[in-house]
Amino acid sequence: MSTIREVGKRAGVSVATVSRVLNNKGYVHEDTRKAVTLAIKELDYKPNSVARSLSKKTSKTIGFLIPDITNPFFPQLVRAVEDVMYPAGYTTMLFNSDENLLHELEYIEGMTSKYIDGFIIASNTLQWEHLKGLHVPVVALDRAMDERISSVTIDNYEGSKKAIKYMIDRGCRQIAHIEGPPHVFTSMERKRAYLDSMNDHKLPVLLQQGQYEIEQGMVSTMKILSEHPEVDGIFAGNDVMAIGALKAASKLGIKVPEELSVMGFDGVKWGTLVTPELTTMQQPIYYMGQRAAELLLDRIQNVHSKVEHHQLHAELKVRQSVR
Amino acid sequence: MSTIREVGKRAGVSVATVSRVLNNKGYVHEDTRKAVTLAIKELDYKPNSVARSLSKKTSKTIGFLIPDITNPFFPQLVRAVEDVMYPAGYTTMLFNSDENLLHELEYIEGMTSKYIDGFIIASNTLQWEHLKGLHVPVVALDRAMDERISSVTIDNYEGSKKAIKYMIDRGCRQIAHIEGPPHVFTSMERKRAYLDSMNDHKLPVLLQQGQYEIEQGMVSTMKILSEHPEVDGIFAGNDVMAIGALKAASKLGIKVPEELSVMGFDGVKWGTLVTPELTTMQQPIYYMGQRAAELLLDRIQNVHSKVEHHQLHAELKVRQSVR
DNA sequence: TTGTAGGCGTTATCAT
DNA sequence: ATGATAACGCCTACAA
Repeated sequence: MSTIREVGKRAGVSVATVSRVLNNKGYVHEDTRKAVTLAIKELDYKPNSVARSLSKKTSKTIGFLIPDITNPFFPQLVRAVEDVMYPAGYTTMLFNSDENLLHELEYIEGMTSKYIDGFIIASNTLQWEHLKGLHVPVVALDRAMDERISSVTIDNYEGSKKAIKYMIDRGCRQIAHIEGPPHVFTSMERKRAYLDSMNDHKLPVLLQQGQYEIEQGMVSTMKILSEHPEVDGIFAGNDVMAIGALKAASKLGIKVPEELSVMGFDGVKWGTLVTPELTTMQQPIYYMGQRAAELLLDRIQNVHSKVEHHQLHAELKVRQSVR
Repeated sequence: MSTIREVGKRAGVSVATVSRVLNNKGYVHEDTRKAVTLAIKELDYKPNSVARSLSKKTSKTIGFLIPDITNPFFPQLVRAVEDVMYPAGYTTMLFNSDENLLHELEYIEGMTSKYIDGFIIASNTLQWEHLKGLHVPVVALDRAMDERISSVTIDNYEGSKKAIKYMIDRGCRQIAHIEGPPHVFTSMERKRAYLDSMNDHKLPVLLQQGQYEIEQGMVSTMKILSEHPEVDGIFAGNDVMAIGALKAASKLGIKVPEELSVMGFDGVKWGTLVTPELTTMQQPIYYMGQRAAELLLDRIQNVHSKVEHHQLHAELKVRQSVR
């Protein structure tokens, strides 16, 4: 690896000049520029990012915190973020936190000492208090965090209400809800919508705790159906649990959608692979990641950019699991 | 952010001493150590990783190249790698290359200028020639690359032979194979096993090109079944395509496994969610990631560690899609 | 046991 | 238009 110094020597100029041509900054005579460019080519010189970072206090890197890449919702998000960040010259560091606050704080601290340029946070445990000390922009993804932190979310409440309304329209009268994990933003919103809907329509409430995982969807459904055979519809907290519900129904010999309707939320790809295909609320997952990345980029590059909150919408995807 | 210099001043010692206690290196009197530790606490000093990197030419970071996180095989791999790297003090940078050589080379170059400590490569385009110039260890994952590069693979050939033998044992006589992408290591091995098996058993060969994607699995299956209705078994290049095959059969009203057997390869989680559940060759996916990470760590930390090739085995998972 | 000082590779401020 | 040189924050001979 050659250094800027060697390039300078070879081109017969000082490091300052080389730096100037490297960064297109300040005046430099056309001839010298050519000489320097040539020397760079000849030596196959590549600027050292670390040295550059130390000097500029920036790393062209962003951190992306997610709960768990193994949950099928996140790969698309990750892909989207990388797809906008990389062409913009930024590399993104992924971190699976399992919603563990300590790990997240540790990670953020580590990244800070690397002069990271910003964060996208799609996990739910971090709050404004933990982040306010940071001197870099943050955008919350798939959750609202605080007025002062940019966010990209979908309207989970509205989406859930639509989903449930559809179930009711299709004749469901005993709708149970499998909740997502307790302190997760999307989970709370969806539950709230369920409760309000049941209340509005004077329908009975039947809640079952879940975990955004297939097994939980199965277990919860088993429990619901054995204890409340009258249930004719399940509004699952997300697609993964809905798929678990389908699985459970099939194991119990209960026909979906004839005897039981199942509604998911998310619109992950796998929803079309199960039988029957999952009726669900489709989120613009990739687009959410894209927007979050663009927002962050703007906050990083444009001093005047301000906090923004983007609220997107989920769309009913009628397939086969609701009668 | 305070610096080592400020800590030194506060503790009444030089930066060298602070550095010594920071790194537990060299002699330092117990009292001074205490004083320094106190100063560190008081100032809430955190070492600056970038400065450290510049000085030590190491970044405690590794790069992980995969084709596409959106393929359900990779999230588990990524998770496994991170799960061993992070506790060891290394952060991992993910890169989705879509098997694009130029992007991969560009990425590697960028990472090199960041003093990256090593790479795990799970994509198929990079070859020894591209990597031999690197001064950091590399391990190939899910593919063999070269004798000189450590690797963690499973025996795709043996596994595929097992899979096909099982299909034949179960009575299949007209087995088609949906190939994975042309230049992908796993894909070539599986195809080779298919061809050899057909030859060994004097059975007819029927190949169809595919792409490791659901849609391709569907399309290829449609094509196979319409042109060769006599086919009674499909050995798909991977699970994702096998799921596509299931989907296609269902659309065509062909019963699996009664009229058509479908065999996958990989053992991704979603194989149990489709109906019928997918019979497949289960790879120890998480373990592969783990081993690769451990191998790399060893190469990084232990000067004497040598190139190693780990060959693991896939296991037949009998479920419902083969009669 | 501790301190001084040079080096890691770039950027950026002053002079010239 | 170009060159010296001091940062950036840390590590590590080498001296003391």
